[in-house]
Amino acid sequence: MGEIPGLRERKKLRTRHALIAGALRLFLEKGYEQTTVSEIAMAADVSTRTFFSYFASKEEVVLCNARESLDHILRTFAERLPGESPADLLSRAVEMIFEALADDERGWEIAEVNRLVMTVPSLRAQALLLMFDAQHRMVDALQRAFPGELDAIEAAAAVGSVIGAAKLGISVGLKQGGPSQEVIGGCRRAVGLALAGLRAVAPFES
Amino acid sequence: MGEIPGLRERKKLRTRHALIAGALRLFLEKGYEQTTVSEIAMAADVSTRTFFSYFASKEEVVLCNARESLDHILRTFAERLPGESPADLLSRAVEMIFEALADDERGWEIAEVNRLVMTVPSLRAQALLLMFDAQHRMVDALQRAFPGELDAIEAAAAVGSVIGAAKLGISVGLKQGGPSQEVIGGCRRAVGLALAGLRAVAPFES
DNA sequence: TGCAAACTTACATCACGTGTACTTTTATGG
DNA sequence: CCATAAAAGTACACGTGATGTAAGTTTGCA
Repeated sequence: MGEIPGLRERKKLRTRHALIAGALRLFLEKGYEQTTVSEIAMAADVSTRTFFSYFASKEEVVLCNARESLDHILRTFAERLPGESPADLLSRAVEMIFEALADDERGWEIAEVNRLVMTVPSLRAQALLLMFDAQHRMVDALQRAFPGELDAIEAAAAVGSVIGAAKLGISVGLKQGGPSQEVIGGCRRAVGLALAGLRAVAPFES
Repeated sequence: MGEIPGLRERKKLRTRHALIAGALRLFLEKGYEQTTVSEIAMAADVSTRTFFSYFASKEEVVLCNARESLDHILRTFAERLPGESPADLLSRAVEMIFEALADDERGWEIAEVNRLVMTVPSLRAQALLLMFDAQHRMVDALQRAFPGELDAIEAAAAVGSVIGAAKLGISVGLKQGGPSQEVIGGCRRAVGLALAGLRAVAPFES
Protein backbone atom coordinates (compact mmCIF):
# COMPACT_ATOMS: atom_id res chain seq x y z
CA MET A 1 0.00 0.00 0.00
CA GLY A 2 1.17 3.46 -1.03
CA GLU A 3 4.25 4.37 0.96
CA ILE A 4 4.88 6.89 -1.81
CA PRO A 5 2.74 9.97 -1.18
CA GLY A 6 1.12 9.95 -4.61
CA LEU A 7 0.53 12.82 -6.96
CA ARG A 8 -2.78 13.75 -5.40
CA GLU A 9 -1.32 14.09 -1.90
CA ARG A 10 1.68 16.03 -3.12
CA LYS A 11 -0.52 18.49 -4.98
CA LYS A 12 -2.67 18.98 -1.92
CA LEU A 13 0.37 19.66 0.22
CA ARG A 14 1.70 22.13 -2.32
CA THR A 15 -1.60 23.99 -2.48
CA ARG A 16 -1.84 24.05 1.29
CA HIS A 17 1.65 25.47 1.59
CA ALA A 18 0.98 28.04 -1.13
CA LEU A 19 -2.12 29.19 0.75
CA ILE A 20 -0.26 29.51 4.05
CA ALA A 21 2.74 31.29 2.55
CA GLY A 22 0.65 33.63 0.42
CA ALA A 23 -1.67 34.45 3.29
CA LEU A 24 1.21 35.23 5.62
CA ARG A 25 2.87 37.42 3.00
CA LEU A 26 -0.33 39.36 2.37
CA PHE A 27 -1.08 39.73 6.08
CA LEU A 28 2.36 41.18 6.74
CA GLU A 29 2.20 43.36 3.64
CA LYS A 30 -1.19 44.99 4.09
CA GLY A 31 -2.60 43.84 7.40
CA TYR A 32 -4.84 40.97 8.46
CA GLU A 33 -8.24 42.64 8.25
CA GLN A 34 -7.32 44.40 5.03
CA THR A 35 -6.65 41.06 3.32
CA THR A 36 -9.66 39.11 2.05
CA VAL A 37 -9.90 35.38 1.70
CA SER A 38 -10.52 35.91 -2.00
CA GLU A 39 -7.14 37.62 -2.35
CA ILE A 40 -5.39 34.75 -0.55
CA ALA A 41 -7.06 32.25 -2.85
CA MET A 42 -6.09 34.22 -5.95
CA ALA A 43 -2.49 34.40 -4.77
CA ALA A 44 -2.45 30.58 -4.61
CA ASP A 45 -4.39 30.18 -7.88
CA VAL A 46 -7.39 28.45 -6.40
CA SER A 47 -11.00 29.46 -5.97
CA THR A 48 -12.26 31.11 -2.81
CA ARG A 49 -14.37 28.06 -2.07
CA THR A 50 -11.30 25.84 -2.15
CA PHE A 51 -9.62 27.89 0.56
CA PHE A 52 -12.35 26.81 2.96
CA SER A 53 -11.84 23.16 2.10
CA TYR A 54 -8.29 23.54 3.44
CA PHE A 55 -8.96 25.86 6.38
CA ALA A 56 -12.14 26.26 8.38
CA SER A 57 -11.60 29.99 8.80
CA LYS A 58 -9.31 32.86 7.99
CA GLU A 59 -7.75 32.58 11.45
CA GLU A 60 -6.95 28.92 10.94
CA VAL A 61 -4.45 29.60 8.15
CA VAL A 62 -2.34 31.55 10.63
CA LEU A 63 -2.75 29.22 13.59
CA CYS A 64 -2.60 25.80 11.91
CA ASN A 65 1.15 25.51 12.42
CA ALA A 66 0.87 26.42 16.08
CA ARG A 67 -1.93 23.89 16.41
CA GLU A 68 0.22 21.14 14.93
CA SER A 69 3.18 22.00 17.15
CA LEU A 70 0.91 21.94 20.18
CA ASP A 71 -0.52 18.57 19.19
CA HIS A 72 2.96 17.15 18.80
CA ILE A 73 4.09 18.48 22.17
CA LEU A 74 1.00 17.16 23.90
CA ARG A 75 1.55 13.69 22.47
CA THR A 76 5.08 13.50 23.86
CA PHE A 77 3.91 15.09 27.10
CA ALA A 78 1.73 12.07 27.76
CA GLU A 79 4.21 9.77 29.44
CA ARG A 80 6.00 10.38 32.70
CA LEU A 81 9.73 9.75 32.87
CA PRO A 82 10.97 7.55 35.73
CA GLY A 83 11.32 9.51 38.95
CA GLU A 84 9.70 12.61 37.50
CA SER A 85 7.52 14.77 39.75
CA PRO A 86 4.50 16.68 38.43
CA ALA A 87 6.55 19.85 38.51
CA ASP A 88 9.35 18.14 36.57
CA LEU A 89 6.91 16.94 33.93
CA LEU A 90 5.48 20.42 33.51
CA SER A 91 8.94 21.90 33.35
CA ARG A 92 9.84 19.49 30.59
CA ALA A 93 6.69 20.39 28.64
CA VAL A 94 7.47 24.10 28.82
CA GLU A 95 11.03 23.47 27.68
CA MET A 96 9.66 21.59 24.69
CA ILE A 97 7.56 24.63 23.81
CA PHE A 98 10.59 26.89 24.13
CA GLU A 99 12.56 24.70 21.79
CA ALA A 100 9.75 24.72 19.25
CA LEU A 101 9.69 28.50 19.50
CA ALA A 102 13.40 29.19 19.39
CA ASP A 103 15.55 26.58 17.72
CA ASP A 104 13.86 26.34 14.35
CA GLU A 105 15.53 27.61 11.25
CA ARG A 106 12.20 29.34 10.70
CA GLY A 107 12.81 31.61 13.67
CA TRP A 108 11.99 34.70 11.68
CA GLU A 109 8.66 33.37 10.47
CA ILE A 110 7.68 32.30 13.96
CA ALA A 111 8.49 35.72 15.35
CA GLU A 112 6.45 37.42 12.63
CA VAL A 113 3.48 35.14 13.25
CA ASN A 114 3.71 35.82 16.96
CA ARG A 115 3.64 39.53 16.38
CA LEU A 116 0.69 39.15 14.03
CA VAL A 117 -1.26 37.06 16.52
CA MET A 118 -0.55 39.46 19.36
CA THR A 119 -1.68 42.53 17.44
CA VAL A 120 -4.87 41.19 15.84
CA PRO A 121 -7.64 40.68 18.42
CA SER A 122 -9.47 37.89 16.62
CA LEU A 123 -6.21 35.97 16.22
CA ARG A 124 -5.32 36.55 19.85
CA ALA A 125 -8.70 35.22 20.89
CA GLN A 126 -8.36 32.09 18.77
CA ALA A 127 -4.84 31.49 20.02
CA LEU A 128 -6.01 31.77 23.62
CA LEU A 129 -8.80 29.32 22.86
CA LEU A 130 -6.27 26.92 21.39
CA MET A 131 -4.09 27.11 24.49
CA PHE A 132 -7.04 26.81 26.83
CA ASP A 133 -8.16 23.56 25.25
CA ALA A 134 -4.57 22.36 25.25
CA GLN A 135 -4.43 22.97 28.99
CA HIS A 136 -7.41 20.70 29.48
CA ARG A 137 -5.59 17.96 27.65
CA MET A 138 -2.54 18.59 29.82
CA VAL A 139 -4.66 18.22 32.95
CA ASP A 140 -5.90 14.85 31.71
CA ALA A 141 -2.40 13.74 30.79
CA LEU A 142 -1.01 14.85 34.14
CA GLN A 143 -3.66 12.92 36.03
CA ARG A 144 -3.02 9.82 33.94
CA ALA A 145 0.73 10.17 34.51
CA PHE A 146 0.27 10.25 38.30
CA PRO A 147 -2.71 7.95 38.92
CA GLY A 148 -4.08 8.23 42.42
CA GLU A 149 -1.61 10.94 43.37
CA LEU A 150 -3.35 13.98 41.87
CA ASP A 151 -7.05 14.81 41.79
CA ALA A 152 -8.55 16.95 39.03
CA ILE A 153 -8.27 20.20 40.98
CA GLU A 154 -4.64 19.66 41.91
CA ALA A 155 -3.77 18.86 38.31
CA ALA A 156 -5.67 21.95 37.15
CA ALA A 157 -3.86 24.13 39.65
CA ALA A 158 -0.48 22.81 38.54
CA VAL A 159 -1.10 23.17 34.81
CA GLY A 160 -2.97 26.45 35.12
CA SER A 161 -0.37 28.16 37.25
CA VAL A 162 2.65 27.10 35.20
CA ILE A 163 1.10 27.73 31.78
CA GLY A 164 -0.53 30.90 33.08
CA ALA A 165 2.83 32.23 34.18
CA ALA A 166 4.36 31.26 30.85
CA LYS A 167 1.64 32.95 28.80
CA LEU A 168 1.74 36.19 30.72
CA GLY A 169 5.53 36.11 30.88
CA ILE A 170 5.78 35.84 27.09
CA SER A 171 3.13 38.48 26.56
CA VAL A 172 4.63 41.00 28.97
CA GLY A 173 8.04 40.39 27.47
CA LEU A 174 6.77 40.90 23.92
CA LYS A 175 4.88 44.04 24.88
CA GLN A 176 7.98 45.82 26.11
CA GLY A 177 9.95 44.92 22.97
CA GLY A 178 13.44 43.55 23.01
CA PRO A 179 15.11 40.64 21.23
CA SER A 180 13.26 37.35 21.21
CA GLN A 181 16.07 35.64 23.09
CA GLU A 182 15.44 38.03 25.96
CA VAL A 183 11.68 37.46 25.81
CA ILE A 184 12.21 33.73 26.12
CA GLY A 185 14.61 34.31 28.97
CA GLY A 186 12.01 36.36 30.81
CA CYS A 187 9.38 33.73 30.23
CA ARG A 188 11.70 31.03 31.50
CA ARG A 189 12.21 33.05 34.67
CA ALA A 190 8.44 33.46 35.14
CA VAL A 191 7.92 29.73 34.71
CA GLY A 192 10.77 29.11 37.12
CA LEU A 193 9.03 31.18 39.77
CA ALA A 194 5.75 29.32 39.31
CA LEU A 195 7.54 25.98 39.38
CA ALA A 196 9.49 26.90 42.49
CA GLY A 197 6.16 27.63 44.13
CA LEU A 198 4.68 24.35 42.99
CA ARG A 199 7.60 22.35 44.27
CA ALA A 200 7.07 23.84 47.72
CA VAL A 201 3.51 22.52 47.94
CA ALA A 202 2.60 19.05 49.09
CA PRO A 203 1.05 17.17 46.15
CA PHE A 204 3.63 18.26 43.58
CA GLU A 205 6.93 18.05 45.40
CA SER A 206 8.08 14.69 44.17
CA MET B 1 -26.17 70.21 35.69
CA GLY B 2 -28.31 67.14 35.22
CA GLU B 3 -28.05 64.99 38.33
CA ILE B 4 -31.37 63.54 37.22
CA PRO B 5 -30.71 60.95 34.54
CA GLY B 6 -33.02 62.61 31.98
CA LEU B 7 -35.54 60.96 29.74
CA ARG B 8 -33.03 60.28 27.01
CA GLU B 9 -30.63 58.42 29.28
CA ARG B 10 -33.41 56.39 30.85
CA LYS B 11 -34.71 55.36 27.46
CA LYS B 12 -31.26 54.30 26.38
CA LEU B 13 -30.81 52.23 29.50
CA ARG B 14 -34.19 50.60 29.00
CA THR B 15 -33.38 49.72 25.40
CA ARG B 16 -30.01 48.37 26.41
CA HIS B 17 -31.55 46.19 29.08
CA ALA B 18 -34.25 44.99 26.72
CA LEU B 19 -31.60 43.98 24.21
CA ILE B 20 -29.57 42.08 26.81
CA ALA B 21 -32.57 40.33 28.33
CA GLY B 22 -34.12 39.47 24.99
CA ALA B 23 -30.84 38.22 23.59
CA LEU B 24 -30.19 36.01 26.61
CA ARG B 25 -33.71 34.59 26.47
CA LEU B 26 -33.38 33.80 22.77
CA PHE B 27 -29.91 32.30 23.17
CA LEU B 28 -31.11 29.96 25.90
CA GLU B 29 -34.29 29.14 24.00
CA LYS B 30 -32.88 28.28 20.60
CA GLY B 31 -29.12 28.46 20.85
CA TYR B 32 -26.56 31.16 20.21
CA GLU B 33 -25.74 30.52 16.55
CA GLN B 34 -29.38 29.85 15.72
CA THR B 35 -30.36 33.33 16.93
CA THR B 36 -29.75 36.21 14.52
CA VAL B 37 -29.04 39.79 15.50
CA SER B 38 -32.13 40.78 13.58
CA GLU B 39 -34.26 38.60 15.86
CA ILE B 40 -32.72 40.15 18.96
CA ALA B 41 -33.42 43.61 17.61
CA MET B 42 -37.02 42.74 16.77
CA ALA B 43 -37.55 41.34 20.27
CA ALA B 44 -36.48 44.72 21.67
CA ASP B 45 -38.43 46.68 19.03
CA VAL B 46 -35.45 48.40 17.46
CA SER B 47 -33.78 48.11 14.09
CA THR B 48 -30.90 45.78 13.45
CA ARG B 49 -28.61 48.75 12.92
CA THR B 50 -29.47 50.11 16.36
CA PHE B 51 -28.30 46.90 18.00
CA PHE B 52 -24.80 47.64 16.74
CA SER B 53 -24.88 51.13 18.21
CA TYR B 54 -25.31 49.53 21.62
CA PHE B 55 -23.00 46.53 21.19
CA ALA B 56 -20.02 46.18 18.91
CA SER B 57 -20.77 42.54 18.23
CA LYS B 58 -23.14 39.70 18.95
CA GLU B 59 -20.70 38.35 21.55
CA GLU B 60 -20.59 41.67 23.36
CA VAL B 61 -24.24 41.49 24.42
CA VAL B 62 -23.43 38.34 26.40
CA LEU B 63 -20.11 39.49 27.82
CA CYS B 64 -20.81 43.16 28.61
CA ASN B 65 -21.86 42.38 32.17
CA ALA B 66 -18.75 40.31 32.79
CA ARG B 67 -16.69 43.13 31.32
CA GLU B 68 -18.22 45.66 33.69
CA SER B 69 -17.71 43.41 36.70
CA LEU B 70 -14.08 42.93 35.72
CA ASP B 71 -13.58 46.66 35.32
CA HIS B 72 -15.04 47.26 38.75
CA ILE B 73 -12.85 44.63 40.36
CA LEU B 74 -9.73 45.96 38.66
CA ARG B 75 -10.42 49.47 39.90
CA THR B 76 -10.64 48.34 43.52
CA PHE B 77 -7.66 46.04 42.98
CA ALA B 78 -5.47 49.04 42.34
CA GLU B 79 -4.53 49.96 45.88
CA ARG B 80 -2.54 47.87 48.29
CA LEU B 81 -3.80 47.51 51.84
CA PRO B 82 -1.30 48.22 54.62
CA GLY B 83 0.92 45.23 55.30
CA GLU B 84 -0.39 43.30 52.32
CA SER B 85 1.98 41.06 50.38
CA PRO B 86 1.63 40.48 46.63
CA ALA B 87 0.11 37.10 47.36
CA ASP B 88 -2.36 38.69 49.78
CA LEU B 89 -3.38 41.26 47.20
CA LEU B 90 -3.96 38.57 44.57
CA SER B 91 -5.88 36.48 47.06
CA ARG B 92 -8.13 39.44 47.78
CA ALA B 93 -8.74 40.03 44.07
CA VAL B 94 -9.77 36.43 43.51
CA GLU B 95 -12.11 36.56 46.50
CA MET B 96 -13.74 39.64 44.96
CA ILE B 97 -14.34 37.68 41.79
CA PHE B 98 -15.85 34.81 43.76
CA GLU B 99 -18.21 37.18 45.51
CA ALA B 100 -19.28 38.70 42.20
CA LEU B 101 -19.92 35.19 40.91
CA ALA B 102 -21.71 33.76 43.88
CA ASP B 103 -23.48 36.24 46.14
CA ASP B 104 -25.64 38.03 43.62
CA GLU B 105 -29.36 37.61 43.68
CA ARG B 106 -28.87 37.00 39.96
CA GLY B 107 -27.06 33.75 40.68
CA TRP B 108 -29.23 31.85 38.25
CA GLU B 109 -28.59 34.23 35.38
CA ILE B 110 -24.85 34.18 35.99
CA ALA B 111 -24.79 30.41 35.97
CA GLU B 112 -26.73 30.31 32.72
CA VAL B 113 -24.42 32.83 31.10
CA ASN B 114 -21.41 30.83 32.24
CA ARG B 115 -22.82 27.69 30.70
CA LEU B 116 -23.53 29.56 27.49
CA VAL B 117 -20.03 31.01 27.32
CA MET B 118 -18.42 27.66 28.01
CA THR B 119 -20.37 25.84 25.33
CA VAL B 120 -20.11 28.36 22.47
CA PRO B 121 -16.56 28.53 21.05
CA SER B 122 -16.71 32.12 19.85
CA LEU B 123 -17.95 33.25 23.25
CA ARG B 124 -15.29 31.23 25.02
CA ALA B 125 -12.64 32.84 22.85
CA GLN B 126 -13.90 36.35 23.54
CA ALA B 127 -14.12 35.65 27.27
CA LEU B 128 -10.54 34.38 27.30
CA LEU B 129 -9.46 37.52 25.46
CA LEU B 130 -11.24 39.64 28.05
CA MET B 131 -9.47 37.87 30.90
CA PHE B 132 -6.12 37.98 29.18
CA ASP B 133 -6.26 41.74 28.79
CA ALA B 134 -7.47 42.03 32.37
CA GLN B 135 -4.38 40.14 33.50
CA HIS B 136 -2.18 42.70 31.82
CA ARG B 137 -3.90 45.41 33.79
CA MET B 138 -3.43 43.38 36.95
CA VAL B 139 0.30 43.11 36.25
CA ASP B 140 0.51 46.89 35.92
CA ALA B 141 -1.50 47.42 39.09
CA LEU B 142 0.60 44.92 41.02
CA GLN B 143 3.81 46.62 39.98
CA ARG B 144 2.44 50.02 40.95
CA ALA B 145 1.29 48.63 44.31
CA PHE B 146 4.78 47.34 45.11
CA PRO B 147 7.10 49.90 43.51
CA GLY B 148 10.69 48.73 43.35
CA GLU B 149 9.86 45.36 44.88
CA LEU B 150 8.58 43.54 41.80
CA ASP B 151 9.84 43.66 38.23
CA ALA B 152 7.56 43.02 35.27
CA ILE B 153 8.40 39.33 35.01
CA GLU B 154 7.82 38.67 38.68
CA ALA B 155 4.48 40.44 38.55
CA ALA B 156 3.53 38.49 35.42
CA ALA B 157 4.47 35.21 37.07
CA ALA B 158 2.38 36.03 40.15
CA VAL B 159 -0.72 37.15 38.25
CA GLY B 160 -0.44 34.49 35.57
CA SER B 161 -0.05 31.59 37.96
CA VAL B 162 -2.87 32.59 40.30
CA ILE B 163 -5.37 33.56 37.59
CA GLY B 164 -4.28 30.60 35.48
CA ALA B 165 -5.02 28.23 38.33
CA ALA B 166 -8.37 29.93 38.92
CA LYS B 167 -9.43 29.73 35.28
CA LEU B 168 -8.52 26.11 34.85
CA GLY B 169 -9.96 25.24 38.26
CA ILE B 170 -13.32 26.75 37.33
CA SER B 171 -13.30 25.15 33.91
CA VAL B 172 -12.39 21.68 35.13
CA GLY B 173 -14.99 21.97 37.86
CA LEU B 174 -17.68 23.02 35.41
CA LYS B 175 -16.79 20.29 32.96
CA GLN B 176 -17.41 17.52 35.46
CA GLY B 177 -20.76 18.97 36.48
CA GLY B 178 -21.90 19.41 40.04
CA PRO B 179 -23.50 22.29 41.96
CA SER B 180 -21.98 25.71 41.45
CA GLN B 181 -21.10 25.95 45.13
CA GLU B 182 -18.88 22.93 44.69
CA VAL B 183 -17.30 24.37 41.54
CA ILE B 184 -16.37 27.52 43.39
CA GLY B 185 -15.01 25.44 46.24
CA GLY B 186 -12.79 23.54 43.82
CA CYS B 187 -11.58 26.74 42.24
CA ARG B 188 -10.80 28.20 45.65
CA ARG B 189 -8.70 25.15 46.41
CA ALA B 190 -6.82 25.48 43.12
CA VAL B 191 -6.12 29.14 43.85
CA GLY B 192 -5.04 28.19 47.34
CA LEU B 193 -2.47 25.79 45.94
CA ALA B 194 -1.06 28.41 43.58
CA LEU B 195 -0.99 31.00 46.34
CA ALA B 196 0.72 28.63 48.75
CA GLY B 197 3.38 28.16 46.11
CA LEU B 198 3.77 31.89 45.58
CA ARG B 199 4.12 32.57 49.28
CA ALA B 200 7.02 30.12 49.41
CA VAL B 201 9.01 32.08 46.82
CA ALA B 202 11.19 35.03 47.61
CA PRO B 203 9.71 38.13 45.95
CA PHE B 204 6.11 37.45 46.96
CA GLU B 205 6.38 36.23 50.54
CA SER B 206 5.57 39.45 52.35
C1' DT C 1 -42.38 77.50 19.73
C1' DG C 2 -38.34 76.65 17.38
C1' DC C 3 -33.66 75.18 17.04
C1' DA C 4 -29.76 71.94 17.68
C1' DA C 5 -28.03 67.76 19.14
C1' DA C 6 -28.64 63.06 19.93
C1' DC C 7 -30.78 59.05 18.63
C1' DT C 8 -32.95 55.90 15.34
C1' DT C 9 -33.95 54.15 10.93
C1' DA C 10 -33.74 52.37 6.09
C1' DC C 11 -30.74 51.25 2.64
C1' DA C 12 -26.54 49.84 0.51
C1' DT C 13 -22.49 47.35 0.86
C1' DC C 14 -18.83 44.11 2.07
C1' DA C 15 -16.55 39.90 3.91
C1' DC C 16 -16.87 35.38 6.06
C1' DG C 17 -18.61 31.04 5.70
C1' DT C 18 -21.64 27.08 3.79
C1' DG C 19 -24.60 24.18 0.71
C1' DT C 20 -24.97 22.30 -3.82
C1' DA C 21 -24.53 20.85 -8.27
C1' DC C 22 -21.22 20.64 -12.01
C1' DT C 23 -16.55 20.03 -14.06
C1' DT C 24 -11.82 18.56 -13.95
C1' DT C 25 -8.20 15.67 -12.34
C1' DT C 26 -6.23 11.49 -10.46
C1' DA C 27 -6.18 6.53 -9.43
C1' DT C 28 -7.23 1.89 -10.74
C1' DG C 29 -8.47 -2.35 -13.30
C1' DG C 30 -9.31 -4.80 -17.34
C1' DC D 1 -4.66 2.46 -23.29
C1' DC D 2 -9.02 3.39 -22.25
C1' DA D 3 -13.21 3.28 -19.07
C1' DT D 4 -14.84 4.01 -14.84
C1' DA D 5 -15.00 5.62 -10.12
C1' DA D 6 -13.36 8.50 -6.58
C1' DA D 7 -11.49 12.73 -5.18
C1' DA D 8 -10.59 17.52 -5.64
C1' DG D 9 -11.74 21.94 -7.51
C1' DT D 10 -15.05 25.32 -9.40
C1' DA D 11 -19.12 28.39 -10.11
C1' DC D 12 -23.09 30.04 -8.07
C1' DA D 13 -26.37 31.26 -4.66
C1' DC D 14 -27.34 32.32 -0.11
C1' DG D 15 -27.48 33.69 4.92
C1' DT D 16 -25.38 36.32 8.56
C1' DG D 17 -22.40 39.68 10.95
C1' DA D 18 -20.78 44.15 10.66
C1' DT D 19 -20.15 49.04 8.82
C1' DG D 20 -21.00 53.60 6.21
C1' DT D 21 -24.24 57.03 5.02
C1' DA D 22 -27.93 59.95 4.62
C1' DA D 23 -32.27 60.75 5.92
C1' DG D 24 -35.94 60.95 9.56
C1' DT D 25 -37.43 61.30 14.48
C1' DT D 26 -37.18 62.35 19.30
C1' DT D 27 -35.45 64.97 23.05
C1' DG D 28 -33.38 68.90 25.60
C1' DC D 29 -33.21 73.62 26.04
C1' DA D 30 -33.59 78.46 25.18
